[in-house]
Amino acid sequence: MQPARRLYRRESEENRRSALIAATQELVAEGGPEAATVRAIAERAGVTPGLIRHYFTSKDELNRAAYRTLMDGMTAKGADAIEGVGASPEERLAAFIAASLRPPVLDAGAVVLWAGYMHKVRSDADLLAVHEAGYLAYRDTLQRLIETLPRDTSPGQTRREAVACNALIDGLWVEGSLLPAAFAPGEVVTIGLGSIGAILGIDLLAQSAKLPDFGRTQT
Amino acid sequence: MQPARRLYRRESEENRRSALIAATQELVAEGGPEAATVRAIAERAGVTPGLIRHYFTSKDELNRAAYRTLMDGMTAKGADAIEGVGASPEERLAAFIAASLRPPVLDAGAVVLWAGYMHKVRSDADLLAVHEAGYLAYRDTLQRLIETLPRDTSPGQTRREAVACNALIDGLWVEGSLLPAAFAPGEVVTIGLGSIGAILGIDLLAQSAKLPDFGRTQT
DNA sequence: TCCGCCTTTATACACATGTATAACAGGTTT
DNA sequence: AAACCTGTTATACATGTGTATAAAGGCGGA
Repeated sequence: MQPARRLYRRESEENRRSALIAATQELVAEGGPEAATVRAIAERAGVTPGLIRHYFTSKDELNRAAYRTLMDGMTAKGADAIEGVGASPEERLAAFIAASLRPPVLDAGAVVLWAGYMHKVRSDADLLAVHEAGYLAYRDTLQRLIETLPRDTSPGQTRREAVACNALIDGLWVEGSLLPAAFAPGEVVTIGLGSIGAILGIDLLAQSAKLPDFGRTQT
Repeated sequence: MQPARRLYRRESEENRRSALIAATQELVAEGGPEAATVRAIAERAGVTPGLIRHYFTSKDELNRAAYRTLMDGMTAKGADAIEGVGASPEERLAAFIAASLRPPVLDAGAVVLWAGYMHKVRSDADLLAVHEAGYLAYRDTLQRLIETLPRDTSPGQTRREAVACNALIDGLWVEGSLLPAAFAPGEVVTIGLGSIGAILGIDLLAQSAKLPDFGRTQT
């Protein structure tokens, strides 16, 4: 008697694509790009390897989709955080920054996933475009928040400030995620708000005290 | 007639190890970790694949050595930059920062190399230790430079400032390397000095004008 | 109820990868 | 000059990889 052929259910194209993308992201986050083999992805997604090439013309295309999904999700989570917060520009900016420096955005898996794809940016022009679009989207959101602050600014100032703040958040995000033991709980958020406030010449730490969930992960 | 056995010269252990490490770094920088196969590394280093396992017990160990060499080199280049600079603490700090945000440190290959290894940090405890040591070494150098500034500081202040400045430099280093076209020549250095000066409450841009080679890559 | 489409599985293939082991030869010692 | 050590090459092997192609079965329409 032969081993029975595997039973299956037909799923919508969207379900299958997102399941494959999620499986890819999980595997890259856990073990790096080398762990995300066609067979491992298929197993994680509960399908057989062949199906991947039914929905994606190649494994590279699946990787691009996974990276794009990651980048979009990061800025979306930050944008979500300013919803429902008081109308004060300072408060909204503080909420945006804090959200980027706290779980689930501050997460070792996310950093590793991001880093895992970064090297492909050089060899894959499409992926570079994805990266650039994601980076600029995040920075633009930041710059728009900065422009709403009640300050006098010189030409090009907010652009430079947005670049600096973005870089600061990125750096804190990486090290805070990778070396959580090197920081006290909530310290990454405090440092981020304090130093960005210094760059912009406002007191963000005072503003953040008003945020509803700010005390959650604090010491 | 058989193809003749390949001629070779015996080399010192140090030469061979460093050649293999350099070849590994180059390949990872060019095509990511997946491009750094045993055979490719050997070819680049001008030896045959078997020799790798004569000097390194496994390919993973070679990768660890390559990552350690990278991290050490980065802080060393920054430290070199403050040699021979005027004794003013502000000048020395500005020189250190500028060196980290200019080639050869600001380099897409270096970022990709760094990112390529970062994902291994989660699965390889030894590599995590290498990462942490490298990160703290750089940050400590920064903190020591900050402490020499003539200011009144509160307890823990310089630590938080060092974390923030380190993160800012990291973030600028990544984006400046990966998207050089998104910035004007020298803009990354200017933004770095300006915003770090704001964090520390000093004017680093004025100081940097005194640096001998500052105008080199400026607009 | 039965037919047919198309999602999904199964199998095969060519090639790359890391590792192990044995044979060879450069260079030093005697 | 001859013996020896060991750095170095060469070969083999088991396994894993992405991809191609054919077969099968779920599920909707007639």
